[in-house]
Amino acid sequence: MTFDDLVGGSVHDAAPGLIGWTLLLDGVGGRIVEVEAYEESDAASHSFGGPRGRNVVMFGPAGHLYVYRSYGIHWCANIVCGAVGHGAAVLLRALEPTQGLDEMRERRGGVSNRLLSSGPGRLTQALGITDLDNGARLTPPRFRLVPPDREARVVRTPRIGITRAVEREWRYVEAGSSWSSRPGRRAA
DNA sequence: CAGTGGATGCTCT
DNA sequence: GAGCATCCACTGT
Repeated sequence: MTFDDLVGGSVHDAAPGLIGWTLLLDGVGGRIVEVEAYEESDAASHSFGGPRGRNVVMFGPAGHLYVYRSYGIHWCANIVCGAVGHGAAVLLRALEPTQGLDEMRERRGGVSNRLLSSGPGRLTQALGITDLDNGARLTPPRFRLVPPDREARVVRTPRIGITRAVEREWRYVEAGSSWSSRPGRRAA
C-alpha cells in the first residue's frame, strides 16, 4: 500500500491505516500513533456545509496538508484524503518521536519527551508546521512518509474536544501506545 | 490523580 | 458576541 493509495481512498480507511506510518519534516518527526477522521457529512468537521474560507484545502487533492489555527494559539495539521471535492481529512493528534528529538525539544521549550508531540498543537510546534504549510504537498524533499515496519494494532474511540457528532467513533490510536495525547486513560 | 480557568485569533451568527 | 478539532499552570484531593 503506497501513501498515495492510502490517502486517496476513503478517509475511514485512511485514518486507521495511517497509524504506524512515520512522518518527517526536514528529517524531524516520528511514528503516527493517534489520528481522527473528519468528512463533509460530519457536523464536527470544518468541511461541513461545503468549501468556504479556511476549509477549501480539504476539498482539494489528497496527500496535501490542511493547517488551521486552534483556540487562537496553536496550529493543527490534517492530511487531506479522498477524491477532489469530498472535503475529508485526517487530523494528526500524536506522534511517537523517533528522529530529531533535540530539535523538537528546542522548539517545544525543553518539555519532557512524553510531551514533545503528544497532542495536535504540540505535534505541529515540534515539527515547525504553521499556516505557511497549509496546502503543501506531503512529498520529498521536505516531507517524507515511511510505511510501518510492523503491523500496528489500532483501537477506535470517540473524538476529543468536539461538541457535535460526538457519537461517531472516528478517533484511532495505536493500542497500548504511551505516546498518545491521553495515555493511561480510556482506550489509549 | 482530577478539575478549573486563562491565553488568544479566526469563523460564524 | 459566541464558540471553538488546545495547552499549560494552578488548585485540591
